[in-house]
Amino acid sequence: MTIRTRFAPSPTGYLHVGGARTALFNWLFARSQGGTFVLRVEDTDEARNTDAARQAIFDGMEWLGLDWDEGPGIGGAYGPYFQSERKGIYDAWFDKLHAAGRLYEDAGAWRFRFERRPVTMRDLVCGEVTIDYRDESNTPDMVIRRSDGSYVFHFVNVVDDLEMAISHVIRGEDHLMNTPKHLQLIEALGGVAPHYAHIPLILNPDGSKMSKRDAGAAVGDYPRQGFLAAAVVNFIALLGWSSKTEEEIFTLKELVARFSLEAVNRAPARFDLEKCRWVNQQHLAKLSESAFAALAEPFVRQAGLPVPDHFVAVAAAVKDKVRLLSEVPDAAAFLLTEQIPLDEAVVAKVGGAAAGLLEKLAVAFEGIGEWSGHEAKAALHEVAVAAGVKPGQLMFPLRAALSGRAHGPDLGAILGLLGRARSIARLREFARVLAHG
RNA sequence: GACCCGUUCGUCUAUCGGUUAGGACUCCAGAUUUUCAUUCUGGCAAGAAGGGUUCGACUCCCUUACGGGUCGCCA
Repeated sequence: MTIRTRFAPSPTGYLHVGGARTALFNWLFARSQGGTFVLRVEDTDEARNTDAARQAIFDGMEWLGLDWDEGPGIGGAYGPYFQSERKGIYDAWFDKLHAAGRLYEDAGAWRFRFERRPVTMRDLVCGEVTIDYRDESNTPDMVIRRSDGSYVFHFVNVVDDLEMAISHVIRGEDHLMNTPKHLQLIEALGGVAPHYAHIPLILNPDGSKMSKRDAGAAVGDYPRQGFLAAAVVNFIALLGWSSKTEEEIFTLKELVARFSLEAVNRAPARFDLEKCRWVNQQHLAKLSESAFAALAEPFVRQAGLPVPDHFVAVAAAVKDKVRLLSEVPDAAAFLLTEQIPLDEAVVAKVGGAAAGLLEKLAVAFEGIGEWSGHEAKAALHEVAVAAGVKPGQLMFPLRAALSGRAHGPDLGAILGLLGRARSIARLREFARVLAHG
């Protein structure tokens, strides 16, 4: 059997995480089964479609790394892949239904007459589900063609899945109740129904339905917030699916190797941005220093900071301190600019008594033969011993003097990157600030 | 309201009748002869409730509660 899945978004808004995960699961299933992944744009609602939304979908898919084998920009044997260009196909199928006597006109629109009997579907995730179509009040005959002549979702969706030989429809659980309708339509059309898998919805942290405006909802926001595509893909895969092992950090390739519909959950999952950040950090950690630097550079530039020749070393120093790429500018600013803001709380914590020690340290730094972070730390050690204090007592003031803050990279790395002249200058400036209050 | 799906630590989850119910995020406490958002160790924390079935139930069945979904000339 040839596996063919599809992602069929409508271009009426940005790509949101729910849609992205639906796309991901379809993509993963196709890739893991050696099948074909189709992208089809369901743009039948002219009033709500926008070019920007269509582009956002393409951009989002591309960013996530979900490439399609057939669809816009690629083509394929089952096109066109925009529903707005398939009217002739729909007309033909409509005529067939009409000839079969399954349609009737209602106020200018055309309705499909359901067979009034129980309809059972076998869902790959939800199992067997039966809806009783004898209850007409709950299942009114549906409009498939509007009075303006355009076709509605149920009809075009079903026709296209048939026309495009889709074997597996993986979609959100909000479509579960639509499936019996589609099954009836397919039967009337004389087609063979695809397999269905309805995946649970993604909810907000408070359990409400996730929708636009909710934090984390728009895929397009992730890149500029400093997330890696690999991390976002990894995280949303974990919403409603698990590897059944204790591992949870996966690349797209690893997900393909492990994915199965059987392992998809039935209960909706809540979106936890905190864990998404952690997943991002895990993926950041796996990056090489140069790759990390290349990804961080745009953020640094956007923050108005200079990018020196030794930027890779600067980025490397803060690499394991950040969860998001967008945190790099703040974390590395003191290594990139001459003017460093002093955190008043840190100044207060260091206290004026340290000023003398810092001056001694500055003198010791001047006496170092060949400057290096290692040598500078050794000098610090000597100054501390000579003064009768523990090295640790001197390290915090030094860190404060060099970076203006309490937290940051290893002191040796900072000293090496800053160089002798700047290190000494900051030491003396900080000592002056301490002395004057 | 009717119909459908669901319910394990606060969150994401493992468990497919017999486990001290495991892991991860968050949080807390230690450790890494400075710090740390890194790393390591440890800790807090769960089977919605009530009935069955069974020698035995988180696991199977029923009821209730709660959550979500659907009932459009939106998709």
